[in-house]
Amino acid sequence: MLDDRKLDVLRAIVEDYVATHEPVGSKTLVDRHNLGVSPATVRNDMAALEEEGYITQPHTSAGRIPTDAGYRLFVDKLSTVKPLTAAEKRAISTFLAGAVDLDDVVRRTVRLLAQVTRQVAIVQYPTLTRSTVRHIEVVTLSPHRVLLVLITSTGRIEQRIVEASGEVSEQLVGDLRARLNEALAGQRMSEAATTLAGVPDLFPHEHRPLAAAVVTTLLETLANNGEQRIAVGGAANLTRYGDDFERDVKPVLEALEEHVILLRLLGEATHPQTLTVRIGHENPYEELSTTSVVSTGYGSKTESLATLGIVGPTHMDYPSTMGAVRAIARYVSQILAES
Amino acid sequence: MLDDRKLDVLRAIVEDYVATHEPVGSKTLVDRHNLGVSPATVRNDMAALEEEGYITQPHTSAGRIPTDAGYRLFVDKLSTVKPLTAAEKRAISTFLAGAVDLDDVVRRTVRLLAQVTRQVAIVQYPTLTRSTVRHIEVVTLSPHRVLLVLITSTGRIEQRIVEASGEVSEQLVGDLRARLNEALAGQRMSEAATTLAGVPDLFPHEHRPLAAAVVTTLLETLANNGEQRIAVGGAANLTRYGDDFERDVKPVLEALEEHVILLRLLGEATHPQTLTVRIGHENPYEELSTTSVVSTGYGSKTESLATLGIVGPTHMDYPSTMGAVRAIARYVSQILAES
DNA sequence: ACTGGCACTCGGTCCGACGGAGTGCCAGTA
DNA sequence: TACTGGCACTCCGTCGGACCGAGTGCCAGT
Repeated sequence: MLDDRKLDVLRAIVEDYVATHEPVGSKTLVDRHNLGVSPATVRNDMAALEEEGYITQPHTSAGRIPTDAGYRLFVDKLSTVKPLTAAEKRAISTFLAGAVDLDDVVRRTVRLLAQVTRQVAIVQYPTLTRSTVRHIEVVTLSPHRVLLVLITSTGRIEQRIVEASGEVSEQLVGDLRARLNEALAGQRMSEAATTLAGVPDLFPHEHRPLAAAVVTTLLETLANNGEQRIAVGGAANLTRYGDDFERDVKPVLEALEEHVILLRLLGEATHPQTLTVRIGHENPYEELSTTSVVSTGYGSKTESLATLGIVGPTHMDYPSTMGAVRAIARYVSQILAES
Repeated sequence: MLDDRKLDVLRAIVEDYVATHEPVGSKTLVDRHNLGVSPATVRNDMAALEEEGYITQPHTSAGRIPTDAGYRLFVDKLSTVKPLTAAEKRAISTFLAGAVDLDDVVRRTVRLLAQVTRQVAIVQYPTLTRSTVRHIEVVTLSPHRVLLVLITSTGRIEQRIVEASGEVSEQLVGDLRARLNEALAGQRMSEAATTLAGVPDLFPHEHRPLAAAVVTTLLETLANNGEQRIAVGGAANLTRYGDDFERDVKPVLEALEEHVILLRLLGEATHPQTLTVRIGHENPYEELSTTSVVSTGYGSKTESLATLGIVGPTHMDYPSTMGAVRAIARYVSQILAES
């Protein structure tokens, strides 16, 4: 049904439309790409492509623009991911290397992604679940208050304050610190939750209440893994959408502020090293049906820590964007592995 | 030169224009507000106000709109801050009370501010300088690596990794922890910097290098107070600007991503309990000359910890916005004082 | 000091004409 | 059979003219 030339025509249409943002007609197409046939022939091919649902006309007597299905075919079959230039790679590498801590890595990554792709960048903070407990610190704040600090293998820090019913001795705090670390250090978050249950029993009666309170808080913290954080940047790049702000841009901007939505959006693309591209209506949110999402996991080779990606108009330059997202994910993984 | 009625007219013009976003003419004005005089009289007053530079006409034979100077006069002399309703206060109070840690307080505050004012909200994280050291934790990560965690009285946590040249013993780490806390606990950030200088001398020769490295890192962290963080939210509220996204909205959106700019913008409004309003060209940044910034410090009564505020179009509802900003700053101060 | 009236300006909108880009189809050709 | 050239047709975007209405400034009158 679709011979090679028709696919060539589709590819040309996508590339032209992405470059100009204007419906592309048969003549322009023949002029710009050397297809070796006449406009009339191209028109026949276009009619076939439209029949199959890959392109459409905004109005009669206008050129064609790709449909979501057209972009999908283009991404799957007609394009190859475009690697970054050496200069870009160098810039990324040095910029990321300057980060001082985990937060800084994430902030820099967002900035970088937004800048390189010229789209809106989204980076999820490394998840707790898959990381391990590196250290638990217990600090006395006041006679009746204790601060818990949980440090993970990814360098993430969680803090919680625990109110004690009775007076808290330094010795008890030291004891708590020792036992908690003994029980948990090196464990995965998920395992840690079960191990924790038995800890209060190790303490003499009079200290059980505090131990129990501490354990409860830690469990909450671990479960509160749900509080996955996200950083967004480059919203100014939303320009390229339409000219009607209220109709075209605002819903997207609103969706971007709903981090819960973004988490679900990214959360479904967890395979590390695999690029996920969701085009237009393939997105599970109506507000984002005019956008495409390119995302990938990052982290160690075997399991990803979290996800990052970009949101842009469906008429984006997929090969370049995919290349940038993939490259940056790799660099971030590398930086994280080192620290 | 400007009698009471002229000021009434100015007030009416500002209120009307803020409500409708359309140039307001003499007839409409008389209809909507009962000024007790005829349109013709109002026209004379308007001519005088225009002469003085408080209002202007977009085109001949169009109504008048306020100039920056007009808004300034309105804010200074013609309006009173509008307090929130009881329901709003209650909502704020309960929403903020649900915060689990400092980061959460800031995130919730941004959301709240954006929602209540329907503008873009900006909240600066509490500054280090004015807070005190609560605890310093030293953790061994690997034989050659040590993690420093600095906990401040405002609940903020800073972390840094220190590379050691030689092997690090547990005893040494304990020693470091003890001495650092002894030297610094309860001190202000600014004092802490000077106190730190003498610490390495307390250690035997073989341990000096590590101690020195740790101290250096801590000093950097304290100085790195410059890395003041900021949270921004409610960008979708940028709608109300103009209809030309590229010209009207984009520069503002870009400025909002430059946290350095925002920091300077807020940084100049440090007096707690005092509202600062910067209108249009009064802002030190060309990109923000179509916007007004309403900000105030928050924190303890005598000295502020940081600043929060909103950015909106110059034609905003100043009385309500100012009321909301002031109220939220107070509630946040209260929450922070409790924890 | 205020008001009513009047001539004037000017932006926004509606309408019809027109040009251009693009299409579909068909008959012709290799 | 597969491609091409040509032709009639559609339809969007733009441009210019006419018109309406909102608003103004000014002036004479109360």
